[in-house]
Amino acid sequence: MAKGTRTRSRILIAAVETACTNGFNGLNLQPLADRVGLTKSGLYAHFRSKEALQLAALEHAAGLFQLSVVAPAKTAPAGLPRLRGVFERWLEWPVGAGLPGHCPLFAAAVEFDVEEGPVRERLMRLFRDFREVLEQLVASSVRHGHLAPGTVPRQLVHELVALRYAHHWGLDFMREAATAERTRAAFTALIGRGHSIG
Amino acid sequence: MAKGTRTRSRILIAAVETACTNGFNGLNLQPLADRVGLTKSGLYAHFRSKEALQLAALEHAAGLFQLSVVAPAKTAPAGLPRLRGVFERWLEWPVGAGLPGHCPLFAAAVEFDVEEGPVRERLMRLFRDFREVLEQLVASSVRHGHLAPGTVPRQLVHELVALRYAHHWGLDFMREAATAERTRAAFTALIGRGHSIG
DNA sequence: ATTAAAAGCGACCGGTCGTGCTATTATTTC
DNA sequence: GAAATAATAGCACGACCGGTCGCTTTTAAT
Repeated sequence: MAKGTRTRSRILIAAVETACTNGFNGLNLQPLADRVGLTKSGLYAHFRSKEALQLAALEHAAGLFQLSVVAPAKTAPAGLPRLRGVFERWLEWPVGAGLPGHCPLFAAAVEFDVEEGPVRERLMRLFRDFREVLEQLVASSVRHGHLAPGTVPRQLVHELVALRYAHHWGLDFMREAATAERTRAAFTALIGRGHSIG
Repeated sequence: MAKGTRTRSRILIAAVETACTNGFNGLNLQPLADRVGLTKSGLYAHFRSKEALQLAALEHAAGLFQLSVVAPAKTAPAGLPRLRGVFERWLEWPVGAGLPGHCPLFAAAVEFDVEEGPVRERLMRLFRDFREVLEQLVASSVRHGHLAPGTVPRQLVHELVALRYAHHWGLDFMREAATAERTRAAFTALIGRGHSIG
């Protein structure tokens, strides 16, 4: 039982790439099967439903995210440098992970705004977990004296999420190259001011 | 030629409401026809293609947006109060306009990230126009001494867009009621600091 | 080498999609 | 009230959707 796992992996890679451009609801079986050189039913045998495929693809994307955004943070010194590193990699992780198009997770967040189900649930937990990571990085930065004491992590993280969203919008939808520097300028300004409100 | 215009209007209202929950690509003819009490082909006669329907719905949504976000600004005093009013109404305009679900324009921005065509083009122009409005409000606020001199309008507006996006995410996807106060706290902090960078 | 299971193929299901066409009904105009 | 025109219904099309079936080939364990 080795080949099955291998093709399954190939499917998941193609699925995440597809989700980057077409979304998770655009994860249609026929085109995806063509991409990996399978028949629709051959592909379908690996996942017993489209939802299962979406979930598996989401899980795979989450793994990539963890690998290319969170994991490398260990190398940077604790506190603000580490936070900055995570934020920086977060900004460009689709490129860094070799993914085409935009961030699949943000796209999915819009797709599943109203649609209920396990995919939405899983996605929400992913976001919550990453937000937790960010909040702890902020708290650590405060402890190291890199951020103003009295900073409310959740509030600052809310604004970091905001910046990431605007980055997504500016780069992927508006297609303005100047977006990157604006986002970075905003980040610099953000960590430079106090965060006792909230 | 009065009835045709009337039903066309009914269709557009239903279309925008549908787009709020299903997106502009989810603007399918059959369900929409059922909603307004028409046959699919009866509805189709009003718009000669789905794309035309999408465009008309987008235009109608833009009208609603203008009406419930930008237009009421005239009443507030020029400068920061007016900017604050627009931002505030922007935050909750889908509710204010009686629309169900989330902001249709933001949802569309993700749908048409990768999809080319006139709908995307029109949407991008809408965003650009509104950003222009925001930038002029910022510039006006600077002239009135309500914002630090040296503020770069485009930079501040980028951050306002960021806040609106995070607001969308927090309220509609994460479904956290606390989002509103975080967004407002961020706005307050934002206009309280200088914006000479960028 | 034999064999049982895993893996993939091809045809097909009911359903919905957007899009045409032709009739028929309502409405307006003269 | 008749003629002209607008509005809608009815029907059918080809394409695609997710999903199921039985069958054949390939793989891996014995």
